Amino acid sequence: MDGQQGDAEHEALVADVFSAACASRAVLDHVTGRWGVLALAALNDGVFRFNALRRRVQGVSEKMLAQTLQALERDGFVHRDARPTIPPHVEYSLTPAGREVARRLLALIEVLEAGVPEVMAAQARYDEAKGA
Amino acid sequence: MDGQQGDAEHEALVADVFSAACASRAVLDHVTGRWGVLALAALNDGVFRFNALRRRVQGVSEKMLAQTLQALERDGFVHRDARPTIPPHVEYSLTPAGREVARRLLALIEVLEAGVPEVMAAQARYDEAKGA
DNA sequence: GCATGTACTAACTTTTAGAAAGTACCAACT
DNA sequence: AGTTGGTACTTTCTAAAAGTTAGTACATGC
Repeated sequence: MDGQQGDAEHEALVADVFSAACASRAVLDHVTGRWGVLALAALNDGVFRFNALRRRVQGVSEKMLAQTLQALERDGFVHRDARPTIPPHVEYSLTPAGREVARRLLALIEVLEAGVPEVMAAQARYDEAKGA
Repeated sequence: MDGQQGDAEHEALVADVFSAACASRAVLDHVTGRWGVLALAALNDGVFRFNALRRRVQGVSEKMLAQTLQALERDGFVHRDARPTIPPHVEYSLTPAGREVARRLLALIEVLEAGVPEVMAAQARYDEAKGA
């Protein structure tokens, strides 16, 4: 009883993130990857064009944003609407599945943002204990 | 009205993950990092020793697990209880803050695991459209 | 008395992320 | 008429992160 007591919740699942080879692991990596989280969170606020999204998600490079969006589009979380005009006009938005995921992500982000002061305090305590 | 419509939810927040320099960005990286997610999710099921956790989170290296746990402990999400015995006996568990975060993480993981078949289908569609 | 297990750390290699420049095309300004 | 700027990327190169392997300091079981 000192290890896992919540196995009842796991045995019903076909997909298991804890096994390295499972497809869900790759999906989790895309969604919770450094830029995946922020792209999905940003897109939850509406439809964005590539460079608008890049301005919103501060610090992301063009390469990583393109790569991230491609992975999320392939997974079916993001919809890419490209008008074949010149100059190119591309609009990114969430699919229903993407919206579902983004909701959970935002719930997480909210508790993390609210908890920042506590985290900073914990870090100070940790560093002091180590440094002393 | 084609951009952000949800600003009312943002303006009340002191911390903002979308700004690159914000401390919340670092916390988000620890929590949603490849191994951070899995470590927190695993620890939600109970108390684990280092190698037990390593067996649970398949694919993680000793180095990365140690590094991840240190970051999460510093942020105040994980509690490390080391008994000064030989051989060493160290128990890892979630703090109240960590439990709060793990709950949101598990909610996310559940929808992702449930959505794996849909994602696989979306990927197949995407690859066929590109390959053709 | 030698392998095994504990919880790591350190050195080294491979993979990935990031920075900068290139691409193709047109519109507007000079 | 030529330069600049803007769009959405891709490509190349380098810096940073992750992964691999070996080592530490003991103790217990065989």
